[in-house]
Amino acid sequence: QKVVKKVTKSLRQAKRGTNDTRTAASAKAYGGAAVASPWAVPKGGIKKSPAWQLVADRIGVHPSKMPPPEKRLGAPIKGGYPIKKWPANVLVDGERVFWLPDNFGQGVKNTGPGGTYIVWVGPEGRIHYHRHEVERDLGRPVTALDGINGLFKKVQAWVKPGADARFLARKLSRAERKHVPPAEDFHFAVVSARRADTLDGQQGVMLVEAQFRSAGVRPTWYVDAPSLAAYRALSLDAKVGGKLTPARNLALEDAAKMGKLCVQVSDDISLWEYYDIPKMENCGNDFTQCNAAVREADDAGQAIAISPVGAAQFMAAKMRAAVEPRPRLAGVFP
DNA sequence: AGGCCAGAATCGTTGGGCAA
DNA sequence: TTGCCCAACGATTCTGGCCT
Repeated sequence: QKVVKKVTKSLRQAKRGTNDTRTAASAKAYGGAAVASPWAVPKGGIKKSPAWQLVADRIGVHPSKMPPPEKRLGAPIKGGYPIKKWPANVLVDGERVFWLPDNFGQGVKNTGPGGTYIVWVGPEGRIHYHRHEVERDLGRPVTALDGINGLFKKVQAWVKPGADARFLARKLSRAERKHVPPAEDFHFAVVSARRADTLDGQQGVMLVEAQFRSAGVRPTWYVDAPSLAAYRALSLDAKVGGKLTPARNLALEDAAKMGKLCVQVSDDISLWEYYDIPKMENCGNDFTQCNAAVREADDAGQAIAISPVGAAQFMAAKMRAAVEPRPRLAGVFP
């Protein structure tokens, strides 16, 4: 839970940074200028500047342990203005808003009075202070599809490559491991409705898609008919599923036709995580025990971030390795 | 002590407005 | 036009009092 919160927070934080309020006195102490150009190196050097501090904070490292700019999430992903040519007062950010196109970079700039400001660096090196300016530069409105590669990077920072394999090796018995189905044995279905129309809704949808794609699979989106075009515009593999229950049934039928295991997931999951905790009996409506156990596991480093594919493989292996009567349905705690 | 709740405080986002 | 701040608002987190 803690980590999930961290993830959502970091998603939301992608554009945070402007509200570093300072008193007039500290502004004077810092340098005093009302405005600072992107090229003006702040007094005391860039490494002592508020922007440097903010970027380090956002990455979660000590300011002296700053990763190189090209390794930070704000760096242009493909094409874009070379980081070497970025203005001296604009640092590559450790975050990236979810709609930022690959050839844009996200930076943190020191303001004259000693604050910080999030800016976006266009492919020609132009500095933008607002989303609509990015859109003008781009010549069209952005969607969450523009930021999908940035989202991949973010997901991969949480679920490291090979995480699933290590997880299955560690947490399944030898007998159970024999029953781990390959990814293509699953039919992954996401039941969703009316989430692709607004930029806000798109964020969650694309995060779920990114989790799957990072694991090398593409889920099928079962959506409401009026939204079909909007989901497809996000490059999602979408079909009309109708209301919740018909959509769930359709997904089951589709999976059965293909002879695959059906996996259904919600459309707003930020992270799949396995907590290694003792089996709980009679939790009933009182979740205190469970929450305490989860906290303990988290603190002990026994909270394992995995992909939805890894989660499905784990459950399938557990079910198939069980003695008769074997379970036919498994799920994760939401 | 720990849980729960509500109100307070803080955080995060957005876009307008204004000064240089 | 560029650079900066801020109001406004919704969301989240904190806090303190009350209850078990």
